[in-house]
Amino acid sequence: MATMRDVADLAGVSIATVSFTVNNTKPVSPATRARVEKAMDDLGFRPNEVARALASRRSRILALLYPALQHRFGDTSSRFFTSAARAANERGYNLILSPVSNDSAELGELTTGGLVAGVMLMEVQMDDSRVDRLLSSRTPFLLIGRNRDPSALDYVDIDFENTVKDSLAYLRGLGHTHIALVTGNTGNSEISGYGPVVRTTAAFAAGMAAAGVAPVMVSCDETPRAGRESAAHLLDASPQTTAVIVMNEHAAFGLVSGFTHRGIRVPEDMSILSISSSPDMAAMSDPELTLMASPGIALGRMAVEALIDKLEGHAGQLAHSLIACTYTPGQSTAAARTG
Amino acid sequence: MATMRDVADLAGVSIATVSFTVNNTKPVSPATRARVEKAMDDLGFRPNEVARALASRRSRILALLYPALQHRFGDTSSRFFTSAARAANERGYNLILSPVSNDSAELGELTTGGLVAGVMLMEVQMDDSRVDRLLSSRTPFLLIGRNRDPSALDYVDIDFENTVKDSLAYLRGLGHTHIALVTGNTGNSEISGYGPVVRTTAAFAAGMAAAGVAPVMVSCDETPRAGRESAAHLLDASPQTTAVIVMNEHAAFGLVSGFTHRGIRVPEDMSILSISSSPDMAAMSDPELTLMASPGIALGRMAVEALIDKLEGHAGQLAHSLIACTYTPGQSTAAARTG
DNA sequence: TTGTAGGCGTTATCAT
DNA sequence: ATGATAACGCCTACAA
Repeated sequence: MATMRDVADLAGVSIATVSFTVNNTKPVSPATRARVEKAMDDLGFRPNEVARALASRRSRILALLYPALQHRFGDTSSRFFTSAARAANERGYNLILSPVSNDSAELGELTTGGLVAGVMLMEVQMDDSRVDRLLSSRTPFLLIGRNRDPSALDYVDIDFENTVKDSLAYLRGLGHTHIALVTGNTGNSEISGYGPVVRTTAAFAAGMAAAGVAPVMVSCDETPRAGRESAAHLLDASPQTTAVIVMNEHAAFGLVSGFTHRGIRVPEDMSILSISSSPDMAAMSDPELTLMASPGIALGRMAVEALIDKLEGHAGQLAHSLIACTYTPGQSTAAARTG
Repeated sequence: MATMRDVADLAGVSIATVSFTVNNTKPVSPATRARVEKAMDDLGFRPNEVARALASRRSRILALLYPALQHRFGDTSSRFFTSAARAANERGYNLILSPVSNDSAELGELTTGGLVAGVMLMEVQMDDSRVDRLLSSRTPFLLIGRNRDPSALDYVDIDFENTVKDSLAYLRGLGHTHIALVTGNTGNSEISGYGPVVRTTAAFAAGMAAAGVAPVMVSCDETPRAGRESAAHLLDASPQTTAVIVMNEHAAFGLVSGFTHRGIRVPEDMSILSISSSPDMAAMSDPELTLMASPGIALGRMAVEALIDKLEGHAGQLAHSLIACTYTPGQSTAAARTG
């Protein structure tokens, strides 16, 4: 309830001086600074964020834009959310959660209202009209993910290329040669435009080609049932397979049970490596899934740090951050059977 | 970029008239209203939310307060988040995500900044100091959950009492008599103060007493491993048990595998009913868990609706909303074996 | 180093 | 039904 006016009066200085000491925006003598600060906590003064935003034409609010139709989020996303919110708070910012439909209509209301200082866009598609809208809205923004050509944009993303490379190296180290890849459909059929799948399949194909083995790739819905069907399909179509990399949290469970029901033991007969999933998820499987854990927490923090740096000017250059998934031991991989 | 000033000039009216037509706050003749509205979309005018909030002393921002230490959220929570955000948007509000530590220090910064119009508090404890802080901060708020005596407060919560009642009725309908309850620890040991567990165990004990059967209750960590151990414990300590109600998503998986590893088939020999969990989670088990699904989406919407109603005056009375979990078929329950 | 004063873009009160 | 015009609480040249 106390305003700068009150603080100024109590400290016997001008309202401007209070502003200067609060924001360190101009030098203030130690003596008056002390008086002002005393007055402030005598009154329990807190600067009014709204007035501050109006006067400075810059709010301290960040918006996290996610697809409106999406009603559930995996561990990775929810970790990203909370990590981003926390990082924002630490820098004195607030994070608002904004569902936006893909037609990107609501984008205008957000970026024009003057409420939001900067925006983070989740689930970026390879060709994403929302990016164009943001560009022309002049609102500072950052991508969580990459569109087809993000070279001139700020982004943070999972390093799918290196994650696949690491995964292949790990499995080959166990003696596996015939490795399959199972990915997810992207709900909206636009599978050809979903970055994570595009980049992962490309990296996988390249990695297999380098070893002179034909790449076996399957995609299925994000359900355990679909995973079970994929297991059956793999056994029939590519019986020489001894290991599978799966980027599809929910289907991973189905793979395990699908193989098991067919008499294929995991991991003795078949190794399964779940990539871009979370420890909690992996722990729920029996046997526990060996995992390349997606860096949700790190990404959340990096995203807001980079965006705030940009907003405040100490940006330097574009943010182009890629973080690979990290190996996390489990019970679903083992050495390939010899012979 | 266009302001009310610009709109007023273009329409040839005063700035006040523009405000009146935008907010329907005073009668405006159809003629001028038309001119103003044309001017508005000729200019692509959007009222500045920040200025609006400052002048009216009321922002359109809601804060969702959740425990800062919590880094992962289950399906239920994330559904609650997104549902709340969407409902807020539909009413023209924004939702900010605010991690607050239990010592409730950051609460002041939020409620005093003038940025937030109202607050929703998650994970309410039976005795929760944050509630007292909110009370004395004079910020309108609503509880997600209930403290020990919420009669004078606004809240929405899961109806644990009826959920347990429905669960017992369902299992008894299948012929089960010796039913056990497995709950979770609340991480922070304060189990005696965690509302959901307190209310569920109380309802369970009462329901069993009514049937003249001694209640068997176990609590364990929220991990599959702990669930496996609980299964073993139950078999040893209460061998007559034929069904278990589990309110512990992660442990539920362990229960299934724990029983299975001991040669007890699910559901033929042992029925398992997971309560206050989500369909996605239940579907990941093999066999799929029979479920009492927690109403995350409904709660999220009701919470913000009630809070906004309160903020805008059309509140009527205190919000005291309880929603029971809804039965969702699965493969983990079956008729009790006779003999 | 500190003070003065004119906004920032609305809302809301009084007039007309 | 419409128009002036103070607030709202703070920021920021510009002065002193």
